[in-house]
Amino acid sequence: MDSTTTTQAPITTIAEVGRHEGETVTLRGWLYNLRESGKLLFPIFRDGSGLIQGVVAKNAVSPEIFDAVKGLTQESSVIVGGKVRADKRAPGGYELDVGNVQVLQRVSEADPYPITPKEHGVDFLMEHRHLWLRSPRQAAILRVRAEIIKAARGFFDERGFTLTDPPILTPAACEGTTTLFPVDYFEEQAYLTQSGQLYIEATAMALGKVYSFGPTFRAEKSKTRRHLTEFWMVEPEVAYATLDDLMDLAEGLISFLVKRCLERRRADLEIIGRDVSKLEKIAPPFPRITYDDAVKMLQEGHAKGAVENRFEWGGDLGSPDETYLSSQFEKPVMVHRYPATVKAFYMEPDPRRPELALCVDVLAPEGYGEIIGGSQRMASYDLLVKRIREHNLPESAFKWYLDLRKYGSVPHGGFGMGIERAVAWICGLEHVRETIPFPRMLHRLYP
RNA sequence: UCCUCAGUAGCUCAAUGGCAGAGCAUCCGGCUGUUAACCGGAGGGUUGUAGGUUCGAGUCCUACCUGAGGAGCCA
Repeated sequence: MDSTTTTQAPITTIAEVGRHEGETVTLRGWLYNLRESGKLLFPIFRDGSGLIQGVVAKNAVSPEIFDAVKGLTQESSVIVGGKVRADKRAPGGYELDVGNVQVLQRVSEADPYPITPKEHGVDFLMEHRHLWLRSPRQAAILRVRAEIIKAARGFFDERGFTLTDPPILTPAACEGTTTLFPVDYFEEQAYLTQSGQLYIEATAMALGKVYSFGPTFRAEKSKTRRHLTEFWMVEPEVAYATLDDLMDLAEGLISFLVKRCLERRRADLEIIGRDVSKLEKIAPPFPRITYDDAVKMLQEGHAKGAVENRFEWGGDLGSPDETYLSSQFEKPVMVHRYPATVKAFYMEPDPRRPELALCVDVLAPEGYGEIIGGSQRMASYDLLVKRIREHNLPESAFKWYLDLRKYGSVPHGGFGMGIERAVAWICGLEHVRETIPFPRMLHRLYP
């Protein structure tokens, strides 16, 4: 017998235990909790796929087995053999009549597992993030995150997009240096990327339809439930795309992600406590409003007392403004054509009203705010040079970027979707810190 | 960077300026269907740090440290 089995019984997982009703199986995992009632023990096991309660009756097992379970400590690693039995009292529908237990490593009671099945504060949990991940809710969130990432990649792969990875180390600031993490690159100043967009504009000119999926770094001292200093973005970029094409693409992507999660991760959404009826409404078409419309809505909201400050045309939408706008719809709302002055230098002006940029922000419902930001990119060489100078950006660093407008420039555009914000919305979480295994935030670099 | 709030047992929290406590966790004992099990008992404290006011400070004052929520900025 090797070290990973204790019986001849087939190894299975808690998630698949239903296929083995009435059979004896082997489960490999950890002790989640233990309840005792004299000569009856109720150990709850977890194995990463779910939870199952075991039953150990003193008169049904050897004294060695009974005593091994009786004193067992939380999160001790165990290999358990037992018979699967359907039971209406069990939350998962099945229980395990334990016949055999092998303890791989017993957690010392002198230094017990710190996270008990009781309440804990955020700071304590974040300090123990490496262990917090073992709790059923956190594991469920990570499974939803993985599903969203898989679905996003599948969405683009099946539509003829090519994955092109932009660099993470970049030579110069794209949009100003204040938000970048500096890195020493062989005694030269480099920065961690804050967006792969400029680079995938180049790959889009080579391959037509491309996307990137990777980490992004922002050194902003933001301290809110929507911000991480290190987060993941999926960014499509499409040659010959117009703003309307981009809105169609964003709408299709978001709808697909939600549908996939409802199809494949419904049980996890229920563990998390998500009201899935709100997600079931997410399907095209999404409402599309102009920035002008948004300003009107915000001013009406202010008149009704629902928005604190009166919003004036020309400013960027603040977080409370986005929350109000998104709360007016049951689906994500796409706000397009902002004033060019509040947006990035590379956005294409609206030919009918050059003071506007051909851009779109997608605001998730239920107050989640912006999850996508995108635009049609500036195609004219001369105008782009003018904008770079107006923004006091180092022209030499953008020489390669300007080349894209010199050699066969075409209308094109793309957008970026923040994975963590999308996960937070789909899971209905209070804070993005739970959407990534090890969040990096202003005051959090450990563990 | 600014605004607000909070730091008391391993954890979650009480304590009118007057003896520093409870639940959970840990240890000991009890219980054959428990569901954050329950019942009885035990151990566990430099009240974030440094000053100050006071007969007396966990409590009031000042500074600092740490964290949380929000603003700005963004995805």
